[in-house]
Order: sequence, then C-alpha cells, then structure tokens
Amino acid sequence: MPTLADVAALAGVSKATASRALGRPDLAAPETVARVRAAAEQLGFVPNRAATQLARGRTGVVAVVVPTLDNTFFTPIISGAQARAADSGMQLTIAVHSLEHSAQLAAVEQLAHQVDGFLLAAPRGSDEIVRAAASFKPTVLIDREIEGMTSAVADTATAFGALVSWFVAKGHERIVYIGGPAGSWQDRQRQAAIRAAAESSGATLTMLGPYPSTFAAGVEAAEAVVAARATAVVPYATSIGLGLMFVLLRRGIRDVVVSSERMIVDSLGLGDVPSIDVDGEKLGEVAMDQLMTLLGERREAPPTRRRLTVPIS
Amino acid sequence: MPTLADVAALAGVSKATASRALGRPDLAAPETVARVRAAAEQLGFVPNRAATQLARGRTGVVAVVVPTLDNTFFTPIISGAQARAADSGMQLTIAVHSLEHSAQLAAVEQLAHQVDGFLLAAPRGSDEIVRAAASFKPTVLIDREIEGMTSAVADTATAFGALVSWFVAKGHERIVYIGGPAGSWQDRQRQAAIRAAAESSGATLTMLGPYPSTFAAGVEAAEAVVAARATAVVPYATSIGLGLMFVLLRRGIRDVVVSSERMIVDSLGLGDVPSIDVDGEKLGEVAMDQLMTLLGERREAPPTRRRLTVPIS
DNA sequence: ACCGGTTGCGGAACCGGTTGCATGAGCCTG
DNA sequence: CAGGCTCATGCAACCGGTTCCGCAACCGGT
Repeated sequence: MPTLADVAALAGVSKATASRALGRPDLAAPETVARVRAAAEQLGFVPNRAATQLARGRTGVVAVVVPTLDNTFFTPIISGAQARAADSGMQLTIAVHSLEHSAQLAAVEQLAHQVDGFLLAAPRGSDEIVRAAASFKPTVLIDREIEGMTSAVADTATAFGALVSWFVAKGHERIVYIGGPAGSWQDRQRQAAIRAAAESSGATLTMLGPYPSTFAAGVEAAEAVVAARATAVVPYATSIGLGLMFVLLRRGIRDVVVSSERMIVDSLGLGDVPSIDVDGEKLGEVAMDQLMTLLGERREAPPTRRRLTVPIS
Repeated sequence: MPTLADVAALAGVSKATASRALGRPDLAAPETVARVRAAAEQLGFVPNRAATQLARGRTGVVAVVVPTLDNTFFTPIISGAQARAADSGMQLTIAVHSLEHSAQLAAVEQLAHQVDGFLLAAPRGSDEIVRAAASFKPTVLIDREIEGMTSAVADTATAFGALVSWFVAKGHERIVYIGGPAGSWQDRQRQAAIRAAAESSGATLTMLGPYPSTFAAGVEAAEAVVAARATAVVPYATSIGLGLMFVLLRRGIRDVVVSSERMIVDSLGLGDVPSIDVDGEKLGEVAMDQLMTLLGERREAPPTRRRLTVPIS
C-alpha cells in the first residue's frame, strides 16, 4: 500500500506539502497540487483512515441508533443516511437497541468514544433520557422533537389529520385510529392532529392502542376494530394495517376502508383508499446533512428543526 | 480523555508495560497487571481506536454487504453479525448495493481498504464475480456456497423439499413453487430439492418465477397460481406469500394452502399449514464467527462451510 | 535599492497506542 | 558460587497522516 511519503517522493515534495496539496489545495501552489495529485493517482494512493483519524482527533464514523431493523420504516432512513455519510467520506455504523429504553442509552454510551456523532431514530423514553443520550456527542434526532435539540421529522401528524378529514368528507361516521408504540412522540402528534380533525365533524373517533408496529399487532387489533363497527381505519404503521386487513378479509368483511401506503394500495388495487408515504430515505439524508453541519461548526450552531411534509394521495 | 500514558503514570510503570498489562496480561507480572487495571479503571481509560488500528495495521471494522434492507430476511442477519462483532470489539458497517450486481463489486472495492473483512450476504452474479469481490479481504459468504470459499448458509433447500413431501403426503395434487430472484443460489438449491421431492409422487409441480422478494411480486404471481389451479403453494419468501394470500382472500379463494413463517401462521390462525423459519440472527452470528476465525489465523485456514438446519413445523 | 508583507514549502513534533530489543534481577542447576 | 535462563520491564522506534513554525523567495511600494 502506497503511503503519503511515497506520493511525496514521487512528486518531489515533502510529506507536509503532499498532505496540503491533497487536503487543502488552497494552501499549495496550483502547479504543485497538480503534480501531487498525479502522483497519488499513479500510485493509487488511498489515505489511511486510522492515521487521519489519529492525527485529526476525529473518528470519521457516525452512528445511527434504531429501535429495530425489523420495521421497514427505519431501513430507508438508514439507507439515506448511509448514502449521505459516504458522500462526506464518513462511515456509518448501526446500533440496534431492540426496543428497550435502557439499552438505547447504553448503546449510545458504549459507542460514544468511537464515533463523532449520533443519529437517534425514534428515541423512546422521557425527554431527559434522550437529552442524556445526546449529551455525549453532537446528535440529531429523527422523528422526535425536543426543545433545544436538532431534529428531522416527517410531519405525519398533518398527513394523518388530513386523512381523517378526507374520511369525514367522504361521509365516514365511525373512524378508528390504531395507535403506535407507547411513548412514541409521533403517536402523540398524530393523536392530537386526528382529534382536531375529527372534532368539529359529526364522526365518532375511536382511539386504540398502544400497539407495537407489527403485523401481529394488526391482527390483534382487529377484534376492537370490529367491535367499534368502524367504517374507516387509520393504522399507525403499514404492518399493523396489513395484519388488520388480513383478518378482515378472512372474516369476509369488505366494507371497511384501511389506509395504507401507495405501494400496497396500488398493488392490491384497493381503489379509492388514500395512502400516506413517508420518504424515509429523504429523512435519513436530511438528518445526516444536519449532523454534518453540526460537526462542521466550530461554535455550537443554534439547533435546527427540519420537518418534511408527507404527501397524502 | 485519559491516555495510556496517564494510566502508566498513575500505575507507576512505562507505557509499554501498561500496554502489555492491558492487552497481553500473560506478558506482565500479575501484581503489575492488577495495578495497571486499577489505574485504568480509576481513570475511566478507553483505548483510542484509531491509535490501536494504526499501530496494529488493522481497522477493527468489518463490513456486511447486503442487497437491500427492505427484505426482512437480511435484517436479523445483520443484527446477529452486529452482536458478535461487538463481542469481539469490532465495529460493523453496512453496505447496501440495491440489488445491482455491479454495485455489489463496486461497494466491496470501495470499502476494501477500510475494513478487515467482509460478510457477503446472498451475493448475486456468477461465481467469478463473487470470487473477485472476495479477493480483496477475508470474506465469508452468507446464503451461497462456492467451491473453495468459506460460507454459512441456511439449509432451506432440505426444508423446502420436506415441505413439498408434506403436501404430497397430505394428498395435494397440484403444487406451485413461486421462485425467487434470478441468479439466487438459494433458489436453485430449492428448485432442485423440490423437484426431487415431487418427482416420485403423482403430484403436478409448477415452477413460477423468477420474482423479487416483495409483496408486490406475490400479488403479481397470483394470476399464475390461480391458472395452475394450485392446491398448495410454496413461495420463495414470506413477503411473496403475503401478497399472494392477500389476493386469494380478496378473490374469495380459501382452499389454497400457502406455506409461510410460524409467526404469520400463528397470528392469523391459519391452522394446519406448515411453516419454515430461518434463524437469521443465528446465521449472522455463525458467519461472523467464521470471519473472526479467518482474521485470527495467521496461515490461511481451509475454508469452512457451515449449514444451519432449518426447522419445518 | 530597501523594506514590510505575502506565499510556498520543508522540518519536525505530534496524535496514542504496539512491539522488537536490550537490560537487569532473580532463580535453577552443576 | 558461577554460568545460563527465564521473566518483567523500559527505551525507543514505529504506524501514516496533520499541522505548527520558521525560512526563503518573491511581491509591490516608496
């Protein structure tokens, strides 16, 4: 493996100059930069990460902490974050805390000295716990907002509110919301938005939950949905909706409308059912961009909150 | 942040001794080891990864390369690998190549100098391409076997064969296999096993595919399943099965048995339907163990092939 | 022609561990 | 009791970049 010294020798300059030519071209003569670059190219020089990290005091790694990988909501976020991290020459590690609140904090603490920053996806627990987890390194929250912290969230609450309004406008009278995991910030937001949307109308709103975001939970919720004699159902997650739809179909119930993702609606030809699609990849990209900004600033920049609008179609 | 020098000073020894006391206790006096450990403990010493890597010439990172994160087959594998890697003090990075063959090789090449080894999950393409991808660093294949390479696979072929035999024994006469992605090694294995199982019986076997492992693919395949007048269906992936079952239910077809995972069968109360469950986590763990062995050996150890038996219930 | 100010570059220290080699103390054996 | 060994330890040289600092060449201005 060629080292910087090899490149420098080939270009006829010192290590110091070679380093500058590659890393801070503005500090070297254009002609020198060109020569060094050519030498690096010719040798197939790839800087040694560990050496760079050691010299700079940075690890070049960021971690994304997710509750689970089994939920298809998180995987696109990871992909998006991964792509953006790679663009900046950073590596991404993934920490899964298996839905346990305490494991979340432990995971962060354990990784804290091995990474430059964190992306915390859908953190559970109290604000204080999340603040504690974020106290180690620059951190961006995903799908949760806390006063004074940088965050990127999909504004699903607005979309869910619009969804309920749509159902109301279509004349639905008994609408059911199948709530998500206990302690979910998104769930609280959505509940509020849904209540507001249904309030002034004559429709009856039934709030179920909390449920985990799983197929099995949807199956389990079916009982209550039937009991509520629902005409329209808004599930917290696609997987919940799928489980529910399955049971309804098996029971021969075909006149309950269940909202879902565009992909499900289209492939099943469900017809006039509105769908909500969160662009998880975008969410991951945005969050990573914010983290990069955080890492770039010398002084602490004011926390930024990004909200992605979620289309309903 | 305390450094090794601080620990050494507090313990009253040199950096060298401190390093040995912590890393190779057998090379230092027991009493010294105790003192150094106490000092490290007291200071909350955490070795700087970059420095260790630089000195040892290893990165301490391994990469797992997966086609996609949207398939719930891969995520448990990642979790398992992650856990084992952490046990060995290694970090895991994830590379997603979005189902594109060429991107797979590119991803590996790009990461090659930043990691110590690779886990290639369900690699597509020819043996030569996979060999090329494995030529950079020690590599363990997951869910694919190639002559002369170390691999960990779930023996689903046997399970699928048993499944077909079970259907035959139950008197099913028209059995359909919905094939997986083109170029999938597992798919080839399963096809062979299924053909063998059906061969001597009077049952008609219809092979469909290739299909990607998605819900939509299951929906799409429904047409052909119905056309084949199947009484039992064996889908390549759970997601395919779900999509298929959905369509069948919507069409009011209730007498076709579709095999699935235990979880699905149980939560839906499908009754007497056999299920196949791959322990992805275990698979990831086993593969990571193999990789660790590979990285530990000075001389090249002979390649090992691990096959996990897959329960059918 | 002289001078303060830029600009480009090289020397060398440094980041924080690991490890080969040399040293000296202590022990066993003859 | 001397010679040879083992064992614990320290010194110092790395690993491969980054960056502070100082030097020299060169700039335009008076």
